[in-house]
Amino acid sequence: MPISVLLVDDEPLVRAGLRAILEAQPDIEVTGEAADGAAVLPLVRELRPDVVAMDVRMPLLDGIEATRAVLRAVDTPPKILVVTTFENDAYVYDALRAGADGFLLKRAAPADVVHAVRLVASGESLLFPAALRTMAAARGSARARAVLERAALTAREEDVLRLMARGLSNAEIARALTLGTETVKTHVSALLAKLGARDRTQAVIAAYESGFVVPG
Amino acid sequence: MPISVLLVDDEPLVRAGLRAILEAQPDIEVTGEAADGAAVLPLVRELRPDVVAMDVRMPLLDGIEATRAVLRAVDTPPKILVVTTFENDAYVYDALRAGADGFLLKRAAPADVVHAVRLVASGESLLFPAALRTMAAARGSARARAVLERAALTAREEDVLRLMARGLSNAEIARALTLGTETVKTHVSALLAKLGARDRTQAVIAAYESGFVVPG
DNA sequence: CGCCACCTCCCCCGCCCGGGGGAGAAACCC
DNA sequence: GGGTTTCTCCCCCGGGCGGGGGAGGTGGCG
Repeated sequence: MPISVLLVDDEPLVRAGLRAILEAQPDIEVTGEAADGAAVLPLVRELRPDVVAMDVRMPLLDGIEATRAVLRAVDTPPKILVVTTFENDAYVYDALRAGADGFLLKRAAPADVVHAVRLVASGESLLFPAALRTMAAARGSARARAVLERAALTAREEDVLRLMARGLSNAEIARALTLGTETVKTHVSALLAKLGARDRTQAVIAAYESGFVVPG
Repeated sequence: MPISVLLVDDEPLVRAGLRAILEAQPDIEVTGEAADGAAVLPLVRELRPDVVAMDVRMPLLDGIEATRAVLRAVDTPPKILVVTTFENDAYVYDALRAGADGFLLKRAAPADVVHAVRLVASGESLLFPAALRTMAAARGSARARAVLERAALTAREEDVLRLMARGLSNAEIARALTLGTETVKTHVSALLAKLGARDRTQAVIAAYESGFVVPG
């Protein structure tokens, strides 16, 4: 069974480009298109796609709200791959926070697009954003580090991530930094959102994969 | 304030050796000694040491039971560093399971002994066994890998660790391996005990630090 | 043949974790 | 001065996680 994909973007050109790239793959099938966020939910219900490739900035309903709507309303929701133009688009992190499974830059190479779709379809994306994996794979740890800079962690968040990556619990981090546990939780939540991680384990993986912490 | 250490070993020779090594450090102070496990709890109550260096195999009460007793009976327990002769002493894992903070080989170099004491005293040990860190630091990833072989993971446990180190939850691992979630939990528990990890985050860190998984 | 390690699944239970809110204080920048 | 960001702490709440048991079925090894 091929991977069925629904394309959502207000620019026909982008839709055509994605369609061309994806349809060239024998195991991927584009089953529908939408030009704005409001059309997504009905189409998802009708077509039951495996993956939705969704633009963030769109008329009527943006990608974040559309993601939220789909995840809230559908029982077995499709994987959602957020598509964006800008590398450090703040909306992307909102989308990941809303439940999206990965994100993809519009300027990405065709092979990366295909790879990202297969990744989220396999459920593997649950890891953390595919783009982060891709970046980490392309390291040049200068580039890898750029991933985290892109995530724009605050100084305090970096402190917390560093300790988290050494295996400390929230309470232990609080003791180490002489903070309240609630404060640590706040920083941890911010970290998870920025890194696109679901839990602290994924955040630690991101820290290693991006070169933020180095083994040994 | 120097780090106060209580030495527990049935062999006077070992105690003397540890004392010589540790007392040579300006920031470490040996405040007491015990020759068997039964004497540990009273001494801990009296001396309130920062660290207990404890042999596993001892008369009257072994290191595992002594560890349990101290952790159960004392409000702010000392850090417990398990000392052992054999590299793959099964009792060590029982001790870690019982709540010990790290372990140390008797044949370790003096510098490593000092390092281990400082590590557990700083609370850093909460990570996973200091020996694992030391080994990983000394990598030669052939040696690093040997750490995990020493942990003697079963084939299934390696499967689980590999997926855990990619950020999957227990339920997702179960789906990926077509297992029940309860089964996965069993394997995860075994992994944590063998690696001396407290939770899956520490297990993933151990996987990276030992070279079991490699970034990129 | 019996023993043992491994794999599989089940129960109960307490706790930490992470989500979703809100809120005050300080520093910064325009 | 007003707005923004950051850092700090608080509440409630559900769910995943990990500990502690038990148990059956398999295969290898002596």
